Amino acid sequence: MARRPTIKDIARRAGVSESAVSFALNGRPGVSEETRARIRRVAEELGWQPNSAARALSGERAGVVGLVLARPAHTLGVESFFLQLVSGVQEVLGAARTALLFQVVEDLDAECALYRRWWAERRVDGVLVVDPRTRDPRPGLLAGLGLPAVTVGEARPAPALSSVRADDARAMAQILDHLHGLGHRRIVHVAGLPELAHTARRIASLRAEAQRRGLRPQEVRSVPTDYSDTEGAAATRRVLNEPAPPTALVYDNDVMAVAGAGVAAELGIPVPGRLSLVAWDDSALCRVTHPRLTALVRDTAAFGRLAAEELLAVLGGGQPRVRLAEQPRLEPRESTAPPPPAY
Amino acid sequence: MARRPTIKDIARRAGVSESAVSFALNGRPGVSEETRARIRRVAEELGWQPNSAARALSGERAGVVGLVLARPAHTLGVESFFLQLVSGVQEVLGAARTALLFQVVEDLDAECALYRRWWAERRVDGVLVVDPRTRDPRPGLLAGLGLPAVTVGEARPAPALSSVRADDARAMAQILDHLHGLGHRRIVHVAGLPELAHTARRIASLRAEAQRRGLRPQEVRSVPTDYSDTEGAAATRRVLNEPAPPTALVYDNDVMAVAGAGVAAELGIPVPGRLSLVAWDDSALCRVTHPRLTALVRDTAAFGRLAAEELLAVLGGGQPRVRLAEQPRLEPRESTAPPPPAY
DNA sequence: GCCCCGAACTAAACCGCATTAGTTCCGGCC
DNA sequence: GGCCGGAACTAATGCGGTTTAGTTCGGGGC
Repeated sequence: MARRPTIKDIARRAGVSESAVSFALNGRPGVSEETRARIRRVAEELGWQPNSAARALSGERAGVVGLVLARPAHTLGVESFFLQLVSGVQEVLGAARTALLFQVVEDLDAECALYRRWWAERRVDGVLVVDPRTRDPRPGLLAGLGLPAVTVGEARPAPALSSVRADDARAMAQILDHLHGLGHRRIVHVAGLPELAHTARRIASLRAEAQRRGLRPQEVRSVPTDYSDTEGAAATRRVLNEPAPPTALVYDNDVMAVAGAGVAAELGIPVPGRLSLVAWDDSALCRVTHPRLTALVRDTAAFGRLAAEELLAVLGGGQPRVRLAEQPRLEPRESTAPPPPAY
Repeated sequence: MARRPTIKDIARRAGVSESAVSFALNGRPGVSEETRARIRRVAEELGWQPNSAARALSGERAGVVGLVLARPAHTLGVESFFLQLVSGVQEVLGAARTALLFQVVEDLDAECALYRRWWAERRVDGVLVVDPRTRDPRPGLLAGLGLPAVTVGEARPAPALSSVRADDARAMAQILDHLHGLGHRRIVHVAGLPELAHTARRIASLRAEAQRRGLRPQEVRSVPTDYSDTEGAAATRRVLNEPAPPTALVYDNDVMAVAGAGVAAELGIPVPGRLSLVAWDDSALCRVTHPRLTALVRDTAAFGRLAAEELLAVLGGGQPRVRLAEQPRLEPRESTAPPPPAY
């Protein structure tokens, strides 16, 4: 096991003091250019990297940001959203030599406890808060602790926090444009968890858009689920068995959309002949069903990059602000068509 | 922003020296039981948590382990395997107050570079190595650095490393038992990346099992893919268009299996009437298709727990060893049936 | 020729904890 | 009564950096 070189090794080898090494490698004044170059060369030779603990201890940043995912274990994994987001986050963090502490916990209480612990342990410089809720204890907690944070998907964060989010209202309007334009008048939105802020925004937007078009609440409405394939399928079955079933369904994620397509197949309802389907979020799933699903395509990795950039900006002392993600695009595929004339 | 309490604060408040506090809170001798209790109480009141950087700096563990996922960004996310694994890993790590540094990188070179950096920065105490390959530079590198590691999915790791893995050979035998028992004689295994060690094991096992049953290589064989829905679909289309197409297909992951089911539907080939499908790894996906897919069910979270336990054991000074995951179970659903009599 | 100043560098303190080397005090023993 | 030993505690050191407070030295100004 090789020994890790320290600045002491560099200092000895370059014939200078340890402080000179520190100055040289951090680009501060106090050493001549020749010395700086020499020290740099030696550090390079030795393959030196600053000990992250020592750095963190002497007041610098820890070089770590945290991301907690509070979800029951069994709902994990099928959705493409998270790994995409995380991969975008890391593109930006990696370039800034910042690591990502990632943790999956069972619920919101555990998440809050974890923030407290991370703060007390000085383990992270800041956190990305995902799945913001309508009444969310986290922004207040983080603001109180003074732990820098960026909420991902929140419209009105606590004043002290930055936020990045998508324009869900406009996206929903886009979907309604598409379906209404095709002639659909009875539309059900199979929504995700209603406590989540973005779900609430989508539901509100659906209602507003419907009203704007003179459609009544019994014709166009949202039904809540927990995002799982099971509840997505159950909700689909329920609304399709109503006396005047919808002619179009909008799903809040790809997994439920695929599950819904399965239910339609099982009930013998042709898609898009008698039923149109739209998925919010695209992924391989939407392209492997038959017919392929019309989907709202978002660049989730770009969203992650935006979030990471914003967090780094906050860590660098920037002012908190709200940034909007690039507008998603509706990709029409074979699962949407005009409703049957009979209706 | 509240100030984080340190042992100095505790010492002052409890009227003892800092060392007494350290002794008391770490359960070592040198303080009386009353004093220990008092110090514990004060620490509790103040909400003290050890500063992770200071701990790491004074020779203790950093309390962090790393996990690097080397995959091009676009192949991320649809598979359920990883988040499940990670959630299992964290159940165990969380209990041991150990954090997980998680990073997504583009390729193996970047992964190796990251291990070097983490090692030099003393950022992690150990790492979990996933996606082991047939000729893998990582175990050698890690052994050379002296960075404790557990490979997840490797049969014969470098002698210095621990490993947890599944018994792919027996699982494959199980699948062949099922299909052969139903009467299938022409079977294609749509495999994942051939460089991955577990893919190689599955391919070898398929060949061995076929031979044992007197089936020829042109009847029972593996075709490689990159795990994506695209290649899974392409491979399916290719083999189904052959003069003597297989009557059963075994897919190395759930995403490809669902994509394959889509291709069969598109080609008008009834499942399971003329074609049986098996997915390696179960997930919501396998239950939303029609028919639902027969799948090899593994407890991936348990696999993650096993890996984390083993890594903690290694960090605690345990001997390197190889541990087998619980045997997976084949869950027959509607996608497998006897082949058509004509064949 | 002396003084002052800034550039270039070194010494030392500090971050928060673990740990080793003392120190104090008390009781038991001869 | 003096000595020894152990329990209970304190002081001091180190981990590997950053940073502040010196120190040295050479050159320019008067």
